[in-house]
Amino acid sequence: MTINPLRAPHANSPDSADAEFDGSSQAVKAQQRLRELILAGQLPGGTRIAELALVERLGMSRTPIRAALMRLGEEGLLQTLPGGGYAVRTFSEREVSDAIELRGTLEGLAARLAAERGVSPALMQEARACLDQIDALLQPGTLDDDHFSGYVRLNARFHRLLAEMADSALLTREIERASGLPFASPSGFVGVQAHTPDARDMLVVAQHQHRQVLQAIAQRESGRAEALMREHSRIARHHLGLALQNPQPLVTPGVQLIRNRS
Amino acid sequence: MTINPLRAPHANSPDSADAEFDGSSQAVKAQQRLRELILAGQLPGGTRIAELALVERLGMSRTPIRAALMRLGEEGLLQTLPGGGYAVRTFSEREVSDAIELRGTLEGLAARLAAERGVSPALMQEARACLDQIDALLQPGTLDDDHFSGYVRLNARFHRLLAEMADSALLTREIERASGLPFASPSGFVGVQAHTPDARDMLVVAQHQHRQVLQAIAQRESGRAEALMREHSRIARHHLGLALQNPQPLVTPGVQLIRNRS
DNA sequence: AAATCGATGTTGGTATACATAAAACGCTTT
DNA sequence: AAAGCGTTTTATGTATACCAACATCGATTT
Repeated sequence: MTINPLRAPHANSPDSADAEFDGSSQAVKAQQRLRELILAGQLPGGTRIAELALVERLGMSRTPIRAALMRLGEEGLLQTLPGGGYAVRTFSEREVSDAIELRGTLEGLAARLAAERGVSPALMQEARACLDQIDALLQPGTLDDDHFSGYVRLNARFHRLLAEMADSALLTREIERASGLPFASPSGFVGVQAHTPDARDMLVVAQHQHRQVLQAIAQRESGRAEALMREHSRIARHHLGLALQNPQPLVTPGVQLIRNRS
Repeated sequence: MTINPLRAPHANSPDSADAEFDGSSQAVKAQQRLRELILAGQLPGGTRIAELALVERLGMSRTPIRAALMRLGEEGLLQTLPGGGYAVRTFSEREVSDAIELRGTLEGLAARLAAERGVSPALMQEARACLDQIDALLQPGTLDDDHFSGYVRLNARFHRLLAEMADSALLTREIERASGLPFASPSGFVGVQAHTPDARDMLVVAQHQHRQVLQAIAQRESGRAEALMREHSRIARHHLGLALQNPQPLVTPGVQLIRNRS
């Protein structure tokens, strides 16, 4: 019955200004913060990641950092070095293109399965409501940055709902995985042309495809639903091309990880 | 259950060479052995995995075991429990079916990309040679167990070559991932009807599809190549149905993880 | 019998130590 | 100066001990 001595519940890290409070475990925190560091452009592509450096930087012990590194390795943001350890990964243009194609294929599969199996009215209604909100955003004709970030949020939400429609936890996980690389995600490059005259038009096109997919699923047209989702993903590839042509600022997190073809 | 410690408390010297060939780190060894334990039917589905039990059973410390558990969790063989820890996962029939469908879709994508991008003559030749070997196996008309295991090996090899043809490390990795669940793998259920009169016929059908896919890729018929690979995966689903109808012995590793619908 | 309370065990995390392999460094040689 | 070569240093992988939070289970109490 050793009553624990006066050990404070949390005695370490009195210095670091962790303004962020998160209810998750240390490993998850490390994973999130590390991902942010990478995508924000700290830790440029190719740099080796030393555990001990992160111990200082993140203010936690090696154990959760190790777990985070392992997860980020499987996630694809880090590559394991032959001699052990990890380095920030870089991506060729084709790898990014392939990642988008992969996501499109998986989302196409989800749409097809949803059409074949049918979707609960509640879920379908939720998706329609989501699209209505996007319509509202696109309405005014003018798009400020708030509208764009709103679109990004709603777009991600719609894609998530679509993945759920297949009612397959396996497929949902895999789609999330494929969308993990930031530039492969459905909203990865929408900010690319935020300030061009065509900015709104592309979103209108995408939204049209959203509507059509939902209609195809509702009418149980599985082949059409699949084809539409695949085609839909090519918008991201179009944006990728634009982003790589114009040497513009980092409107998209993680673009600096794409190495120039040379 | 009683666990007997077979080993001296600590024999970490690498010289002893425990008859097991271990080219890798402790964590990888733990992962492999744990996977074998699960697929072999020790550790039935649903049982919670205690780290300390594995410490005794595998003869290593908690650190590599935790890494192995994490990896197997991402691999899908273990599920994380809400309160922490892991349990051996079980799969519904539909989950297995979805996993096969997913693999077929990914392999279809690989075949399509291979057809669109073209394949190096060397790789194509290697694949043809692989199919020739399968043909030779199927020749005699009689199939003993040796022939079957040979088929499994060659079949896995062909599917691996096919994944490589897309020349996309990302896609190759994802296909391997999807084939990780043993019953989702290309050769998962071929042993199901090893001792039925139709045993050989199904392999002949599969082999025909192999040939056609290779031809489609060589002729740059991407749509056909994709459709063929998708259809090819349905053989596995057919076998799954057979395996679940007949209450036969465990010809396939991991079948006991599929829970009866009820 | 139901609810409360405490004993027990497990996990996630911290800290520390150490062995090995790789990398960096300095020194020597050609 | 370039190329070796050996040594030092560093970092990872692993082992081990410990702690706190949490869940489970059983016993006690009401």
